[in-house]
Amino acid sequence: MAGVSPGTVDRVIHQRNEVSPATRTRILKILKKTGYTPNLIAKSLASKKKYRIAALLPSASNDNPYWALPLKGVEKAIAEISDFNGSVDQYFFDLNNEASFIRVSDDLIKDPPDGILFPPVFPKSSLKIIQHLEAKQIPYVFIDSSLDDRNSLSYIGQDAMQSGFLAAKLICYGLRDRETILVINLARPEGIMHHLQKRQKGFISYFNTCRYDKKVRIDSLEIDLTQAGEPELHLDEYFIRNGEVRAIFVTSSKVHKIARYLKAYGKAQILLVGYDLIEENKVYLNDGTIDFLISQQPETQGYLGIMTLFRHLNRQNIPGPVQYSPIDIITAENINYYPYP
Amino acid sequence: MAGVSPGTVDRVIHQRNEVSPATRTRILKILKKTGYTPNLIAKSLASKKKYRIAALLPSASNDNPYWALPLKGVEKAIAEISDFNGSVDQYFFDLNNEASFIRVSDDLIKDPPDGILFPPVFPKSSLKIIQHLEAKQIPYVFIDSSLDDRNSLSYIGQDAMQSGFLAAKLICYGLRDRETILVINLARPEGIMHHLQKRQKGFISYFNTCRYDKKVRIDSLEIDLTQAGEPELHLDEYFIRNGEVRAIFVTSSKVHKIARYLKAYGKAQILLVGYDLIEENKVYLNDGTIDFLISQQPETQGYLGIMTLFRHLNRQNIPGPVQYSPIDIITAENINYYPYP
DNA sequence: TTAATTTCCGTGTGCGCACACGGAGAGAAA
DNA sequence: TTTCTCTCCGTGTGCGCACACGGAAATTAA
Repeated sequence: MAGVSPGTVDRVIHQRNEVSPATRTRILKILKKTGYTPNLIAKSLASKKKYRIAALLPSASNDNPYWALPLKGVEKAIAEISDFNGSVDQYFFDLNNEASFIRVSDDLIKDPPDGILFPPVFPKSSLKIIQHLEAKQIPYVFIDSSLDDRNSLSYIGQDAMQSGFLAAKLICYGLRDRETILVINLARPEGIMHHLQKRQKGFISYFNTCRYDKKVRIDSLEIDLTQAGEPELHLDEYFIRNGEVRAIFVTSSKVHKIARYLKAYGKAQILLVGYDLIEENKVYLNDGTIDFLISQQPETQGYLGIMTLFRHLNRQNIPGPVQYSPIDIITAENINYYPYP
Repeated sequence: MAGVSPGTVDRVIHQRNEVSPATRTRILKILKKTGYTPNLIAKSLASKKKYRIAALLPSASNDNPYWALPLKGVEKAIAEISDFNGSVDQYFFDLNNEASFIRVSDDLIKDPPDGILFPPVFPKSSLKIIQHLEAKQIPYVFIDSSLDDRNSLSYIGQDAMQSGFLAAKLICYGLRDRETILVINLARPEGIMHHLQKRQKGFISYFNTCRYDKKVRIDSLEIDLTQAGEPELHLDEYFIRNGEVRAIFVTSSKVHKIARYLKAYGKAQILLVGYDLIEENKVYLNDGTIDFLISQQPETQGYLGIMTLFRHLNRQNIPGPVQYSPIDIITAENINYYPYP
């Protein structure tokens, strides 16, 4: 159509600058008009480029089963890109042990991949890797939480503030006038708390908007679950000192620890809202102890993380620097239809 | 390795019986020993087998913009399978005109595709096509609604009963004692109402479960929007005759028609729950007139419908005869994160 | 003016497979 | 013996793309 050979068109497509501006624009115009899209099949057949992506994730322990979910999505992506000369190396670290993160990430840097997906749960150590990566021009994608002012290819995760905001809406919707809400932070002593703090901040901010039309009291509690006897100690003390509580908001997936307490002590009628669709929480959602779970499609996050990197390496368009996951509202009535598909 | 040409090996692999038993077994043995697996990429590049799928959908009119959403998913699937020798012919009919469905489906049968995706909104006429399809062994997938006792390859859509059940939970959760709920059915005079009836049935059934602990009154209203002056006529009459209403449940995506009325007549404080994330509804969700929308990822439905057929044609595993979509709960606080991705 | 570059472009090959065509050899029919 | 048919097999081409090579024309250097 442009009166040139396939080779020239190829040069335009791959931006190898050996084409005169005139023919280049002519070809580009035709490409646009005809809506040309490369045949990925033939592309990967002909190409001998093999892209290696690294996934650096917390291992899913009994202590924190959540991370099994993003891993599922990563594995789905692996199955999909392996036909297209793509591969994924998996690295795991201990979420309660920054040293393990450093060790594993050092390993990773020794054999640099073409791209890397990881949650910057340890900001300091993460910044160190990022320096290496940026020096070597290796693209990286954040999952779960983000680091501001960093040139990540993309961040894939939830809008933490807004999820807290939504939690407040759900609780207030079922509230009467002059009742008490308790916010519980199940913090680890060290590590990134930024994410959970954002959730709490979003929660509190709801009560400063016009959507809120009732009078409430909001208490808050910080409980370190690594201490013996927790969360019973703190909760017992709180309930003794204070009056009736109508609703509890837990800022993390460990809400099942609170649910267990409430059920054991006959306080299951208290509204309970927490995070994430892990097995422990499902049980308490189904028996009514937990009323709402906020979920964020972790499988899709893992999947999209790998796919975003792979598409970028293959010079395909990627969605943008921020890919917010949905803030799914899960109840006993719709839990059977998640995750999907 | 077997001392024969690639062509002969090819004949063995494809079981074209033009090979002597001796060399055949020799080749088979080598194939097994070396663990040969065909390169799927090269396979589909070289293959000239083209699978043609038909998508028979209601056209998205001003009257019913919902069907633009599944269409988006279909188009995404088209982009994906077009690299693998797959194509999709799109056929559209008028949701308010069974004759148009018959006309278009007759057209379709004249040039039979290798598989077909359609919503059986007109049961009688659908059965007729199905007879043709089954006679010709053409697989078909139901989307949106289903027909019982039919050998569809798969049904992709929501559990309608359960979605109504969930709507009841959401409404009751915000309800006080001794209040009134109004259920509105915006039925077309003819056509399939089965789906909407299931939603209503699920809604009602909630009040027979132990989860319901308040006393309510439930009224219901059938309004035919094709009649002049509706829904004002019926609603005016209802509100004059009856006392305070606390919540309204609309069983379809036309909930925005009710929202418009409520807002215009100063009744926006009434809890309003309806279906589907169409533009008209988004407006009223954002301004607070609608409190909850129940959504069903229609884009994903369209996408999965095509992909299910395509995978089946390519002898890949498909999920099963029923693929329930999630029952998404959408509020003003999380609407910005749907659809995803 | 001639030689040396540089710019721009056409051609050819191969990725792993599917499939058409045709040919050698063996056996059957004339 | 000659001709025909049938079995079994090799060869060639193309799918859509990436990429190397080299060549003609335009430009610069000598």
